[in-house]
Amino acid sequence: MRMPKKERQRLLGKLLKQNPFLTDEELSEHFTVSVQTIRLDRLEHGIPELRERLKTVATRTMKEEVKSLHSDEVFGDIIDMELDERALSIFDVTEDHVFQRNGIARGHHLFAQANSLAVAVMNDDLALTAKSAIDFLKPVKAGDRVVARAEVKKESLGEKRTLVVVVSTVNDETVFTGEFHMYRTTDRKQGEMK
Amino acid sequence: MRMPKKERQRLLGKLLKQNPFLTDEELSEHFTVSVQTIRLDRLEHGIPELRERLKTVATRTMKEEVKSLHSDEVFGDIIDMELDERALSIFDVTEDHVFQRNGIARGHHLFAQANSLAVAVMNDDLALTAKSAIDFLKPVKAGDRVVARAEVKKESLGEKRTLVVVVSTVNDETVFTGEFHMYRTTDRKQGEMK
DNA sequence: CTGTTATTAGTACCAAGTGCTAATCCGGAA
DNA sequence: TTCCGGATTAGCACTTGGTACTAATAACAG
Repeated sequence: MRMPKKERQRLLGKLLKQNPFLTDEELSEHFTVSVQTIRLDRLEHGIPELRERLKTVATRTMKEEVKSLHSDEVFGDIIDMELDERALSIFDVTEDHVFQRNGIARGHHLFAQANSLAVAVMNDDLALTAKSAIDFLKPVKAGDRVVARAEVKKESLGEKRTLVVVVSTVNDETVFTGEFHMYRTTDRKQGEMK
Repeated sequence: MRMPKKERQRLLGKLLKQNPFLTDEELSEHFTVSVQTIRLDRLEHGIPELRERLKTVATRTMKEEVKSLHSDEVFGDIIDMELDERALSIFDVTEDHVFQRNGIARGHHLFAQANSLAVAVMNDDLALTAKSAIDFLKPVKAGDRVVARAEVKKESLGEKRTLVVVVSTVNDETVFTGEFHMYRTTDRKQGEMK
């Protein structure tokens, strides 16, 4: 016996997790056992066949593609918005957004939500963030629903600058605040928005 | 004839791009033609069979998964690091990171790179960002390589606070600066890191 | 030496195809 | 009308990567 059965099956599972593209035949060569043995191993461990494995991997892709398109363009879902006045978005924190070690959301996700909202609330096709000061007041955990409220301040900061203040809360507790100095470009001369 | 050949083939391509999981048989029902006709259509347009389509989609996933694991845990690749002293990371800006309308990188990506680096450079398992002030000095475009340099400042901000200053450049021009007030948790009493 | 477990072999069958040949259908030109 | 050609359909053999099942053999433990 080239290797104890248990060991082989453990490695088999690990191998297929890394690389789901291997056929039973390739696996049988890798472990120098017969194809039938591999089949029995898969059977015992409920590991599906190649084609099923590919199907689930491919499905995952298709889903994430849709998700990432949305969550990239505006990070967090905008619920309500009055241009140049105020806006509100929610962002559900999942396992993907937190540090594995302590389950606390990475700061840049909260920033991304607030920043996206600040960009969106500006009544300007090409608003950019110029400067920002932010505070992380309380740690946010997976499962939390973060509500961000952006308010456009009217006091002037100069010709093309606008101040947007964002306050993010979880269950009415403030977890994050940010001031965003937005730069309006408004050069609509060179073409309407697309 | 239920539909001109050309039209059907155009739709076929479009359909399969959206949903690569359809078999020839399902397609033949959808267009109310025979399976053979679908096969001929695929042949003429060089559209591979179901199993090949899934394989390529799945491949794409696996690649991106590797990428996103890295780029999420630490946004940008860390090139050099001296714990508690300084660190350096690079981040290549792609089409995915910019506003479609003007090709300028969204602020939160630059923030994410700097923030991740600030977290990483702290010699602490559980460092968190408490507060930050940042400046976006010059727009960053797709194709730019952003180099972020983080430096841990030694002056005390209080018991558990540390200041990290990050400067990001593109071709030696500063595009972003940020001050990060990091919170050290260091409660290693409750167990070693995993 | 015998029983049990592990492994291998072999067969029939399936899904979703490819590749090829042959038969039909259908519309327009001679 | 009749004939031609492209489009469509049918049919068959073969391929991959399996499942499901049975049977034989090997390996080892008591």
